Amino acid sequence: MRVRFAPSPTGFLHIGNARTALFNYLLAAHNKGEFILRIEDTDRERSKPEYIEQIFKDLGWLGIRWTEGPDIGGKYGPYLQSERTKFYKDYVKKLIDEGKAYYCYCTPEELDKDRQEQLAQGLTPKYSNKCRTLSDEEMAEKHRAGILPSVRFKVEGAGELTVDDMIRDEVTFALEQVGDFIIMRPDTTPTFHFAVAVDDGLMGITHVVRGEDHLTNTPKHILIMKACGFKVPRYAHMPLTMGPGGEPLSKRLGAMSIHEYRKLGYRSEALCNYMALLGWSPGDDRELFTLNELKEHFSIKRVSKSPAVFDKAKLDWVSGMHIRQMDENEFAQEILAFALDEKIISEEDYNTRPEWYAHILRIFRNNLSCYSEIKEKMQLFDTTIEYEDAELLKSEGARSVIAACEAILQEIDVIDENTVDNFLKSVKKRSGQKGKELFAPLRMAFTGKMHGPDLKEVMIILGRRGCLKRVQTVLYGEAKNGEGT
RNA sequence: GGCCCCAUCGUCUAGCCUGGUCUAGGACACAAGAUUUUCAUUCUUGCAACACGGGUUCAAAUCCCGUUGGGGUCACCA
Repeated sequence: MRVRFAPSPTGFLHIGNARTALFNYLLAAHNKGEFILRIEDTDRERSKPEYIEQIFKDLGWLGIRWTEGPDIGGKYGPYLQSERTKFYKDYVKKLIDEGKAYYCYCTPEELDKDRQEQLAQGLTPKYSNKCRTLSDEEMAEKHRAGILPSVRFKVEGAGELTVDDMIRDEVTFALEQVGDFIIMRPDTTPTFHFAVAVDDGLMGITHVVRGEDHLTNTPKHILIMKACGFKVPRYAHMPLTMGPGGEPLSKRLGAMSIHEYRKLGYRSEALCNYMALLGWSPGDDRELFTLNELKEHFSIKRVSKSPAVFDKAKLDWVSGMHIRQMDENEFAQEILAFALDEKIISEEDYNTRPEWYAHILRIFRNNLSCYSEIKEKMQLFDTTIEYEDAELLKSEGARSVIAACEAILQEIDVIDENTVDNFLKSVKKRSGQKGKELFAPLRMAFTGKMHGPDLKEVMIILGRRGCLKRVQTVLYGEAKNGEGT
């Protein structure tokens, strides 16, 4: 089995693209086949080298590995379409020689005019095939007039063509509705349809997995492949990914680039897991998978036919689960690396007290869906904090808790993992408050928020002085001299 | 508009091929409760769907036809 992912480098990889890559990869990996990366850069205007680089990086980050590609070569190279012009020219020549293709001298303006007229009459736009029958004389004349020809593929026969799709079974198209189409531009670059067909043929691709948007193009590809004498691969057209309203993906969510998700601190495995769930299910109730588990369980037969709506809430849940289920040390390492990389914690600050920072990072593990969320959460340890609900601090019960807290903090030497419990007990006893009545004011005074990480951990990290400072800020509007940090 | 694809809770989906076991299962989200002396996690419960209309059949979410709705595609873009 030989499978390929063939992006065009005209932009960054987003969820839609990446999901196609992933499904191809999973299909290959599950069947111990080859996964080939080919770059379709025939659109010289829009293709950019930096996008190619980014595709390598993003795919690599996701854990998708190719065995042949532009960067590592392979037996069927080159893997950049822009470097394969010789093949295209050879096959175009062959087709022309065999009478399966012909030169077309129609100009884009002419074509466009025809199309508009057909549209106006309510007809399906289709090329008139008028250059099919040009005599040598006529061609020579056009040539003299300086018109460079494109090359059209001759679509013959009025029959039907059936695509055997692995996801949709048999899909039949009437041949008469596809007009002769261009396979090579006047500048001798191939069009997408031609390049795809020739490359898939030449590279020995056995299974083509791509978006449903290509389903109606497939007859063209099959026609070309047959004309060139290639073995036609099996096809699988995956359902497209839609935006929240069912509209095509917009840049806001799903079309956000893979790179952006990486910057936000999503784990690649979580992203793959979620993308796989968009249109595929294992058949049982399982939803959480590592990449290896996906490879093991994946089946193209279990890909659904209908479009899937991208749901960020579910992505966040999957991602959060991956974070919670990973090894503790691995988590500590990853999140620290992220915080440092993204400068959420500066190198200097970190070096002054690495353990303190490690401790902070650790306590957020249970309420993270991606690492970048720590940036906001860490504000809780800034020198000054804002109170989400200052009113809460004003009730009589809350005042007594805070007052008791200050008094006790003055009496004790230290707050650490051994002493927090006793401290809390004392506050409880002296203030007469318990449960929520006790913790809510404390939480508000120490963190300024209603929700957050475990309060004991927060107090330990703040330390006795930090706690005292925050309590006094609530009590007197500011910390007493000499007691702040 | 022609052609093609699709149609189960708000969302992702299981079930459909091989009708009965489906008063339609799971998950996210949402709501309530339990655990947590707080928060989060976790657990339990609840809410919520077979688009519509015709057939076929003893029996249809499952098969057939139509309608409606959504998507795709009709380029010298991929």
